[in-house]
Amino acid sequence: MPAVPRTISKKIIRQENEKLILEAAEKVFAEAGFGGATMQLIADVAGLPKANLHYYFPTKEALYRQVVESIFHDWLDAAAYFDDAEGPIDGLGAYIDAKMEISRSHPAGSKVWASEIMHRAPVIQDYLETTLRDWTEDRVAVIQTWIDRGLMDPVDPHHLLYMVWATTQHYADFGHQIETLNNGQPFDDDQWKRAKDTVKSIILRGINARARRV
Amino acid sequence: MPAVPRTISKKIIRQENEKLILEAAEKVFAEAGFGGATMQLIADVAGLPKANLHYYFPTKEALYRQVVESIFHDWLDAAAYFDDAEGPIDGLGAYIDAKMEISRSHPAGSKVWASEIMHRAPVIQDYLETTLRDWTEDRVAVIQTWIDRGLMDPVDPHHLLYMVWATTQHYADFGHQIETLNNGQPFDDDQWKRAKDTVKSIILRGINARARRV
DNA sequence: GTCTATACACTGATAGAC
DNA sequence: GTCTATCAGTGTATAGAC
Repeated sequence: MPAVPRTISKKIIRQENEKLILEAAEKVFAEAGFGGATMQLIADVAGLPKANLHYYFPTKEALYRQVVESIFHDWLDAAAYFDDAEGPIDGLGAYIDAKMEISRSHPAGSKVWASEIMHRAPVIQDYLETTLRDWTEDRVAVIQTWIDRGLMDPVDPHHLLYMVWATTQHYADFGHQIETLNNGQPFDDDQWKRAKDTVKSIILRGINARARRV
Repeated sequence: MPAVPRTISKKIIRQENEKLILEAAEKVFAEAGFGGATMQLIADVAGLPKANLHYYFPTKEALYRQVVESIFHDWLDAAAYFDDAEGPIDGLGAYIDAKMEISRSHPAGSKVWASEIMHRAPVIQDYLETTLRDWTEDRVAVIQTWIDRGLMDPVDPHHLLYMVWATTQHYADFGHQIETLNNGQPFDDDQWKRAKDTVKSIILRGINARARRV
């Protein structure tokens, strides 16, 4: 009865090829934008014939949507640290650390996201209006409790979140500019640590974060 | 002798048409990216036949380069406030105000710039390595004098600049996301003022900016 | 300087043999 | 599930009349 093993091996082939294609697509979409990316180039980077891409993903747009959705969920997961924290020093500090790590390890994803937003979110507008909106209001509420408990100054929570997003994602989205200003060299470990510490320090000081009510 | 007036009026026609085309191109490049933008759409927005675009700008890339260069010079001019300031409260404060104003009044330009950088600056890499690098080192030196004079804490000047760029440009580049989280409404005057004040307050507090040495 | 018509290249997508 | 060959559509750019 070869049906079962054949089914399983086909599933594995499918999983592996989809992963290959999605990784290649993320890279190519980040470097060329949606319009500049070609299915041919994605196929070349993935090491597959172009026709196979259309076998796994019906259209270029469907492939792009998968890429953006995957990135979106990475972002959301990065805030797990936020929720169980005692206050802003732990919570925001860990969140900034996590987001800086993603900017370092996953810059292509950040760029695809930025590009999608800049073009007025033609593909994931529905996510913005549901998942992101809910997620944001939840975190705003957490920040408000920190303010109410006297653990930071009364800063507008939305703008504080925007500042964290902007600053951390900048190291991915504008990485090329930063690299150019760093004499053409990517950051080494020490420079990443310095970046992370500086960002955390300015923001936490800027909201006057403290461990207990004064 | 009709040569002179004819030459002048041709110059005026050229200036006006080039301006029309450049404004339309900035809008279209911002909304669709370089690859997604079409000469046809730019022509429609400018209200001119497509062939006329090729009369004034030889290629799509030449038109794009003009758009990016114009934005780049707007950015550089925004730092005039920086130079003659007494210290970080005046200098950085005015610079942040100016950059927030540009994000508000000129969001398309900011997006085209962001897109160009995210794609590794295929068109204006030479500017990054000369003009931007020099400009940045000059401002880093100014910040360092503020630190040396005890007017702010010893914060890495490069990362401080990156934070200002990231935070202010975020309101243009990610304006659509912010608008979605603002119940689909663009910021009104009060909300822009609140954004500006929050950004300035957190950053100036974050570096412990002060009017005189303590 | 303007504009219609068109050449030429390229891209996304599919058909159909293996 | 793979891959070659190909189609239909679109885009940049230009030629040439006005």
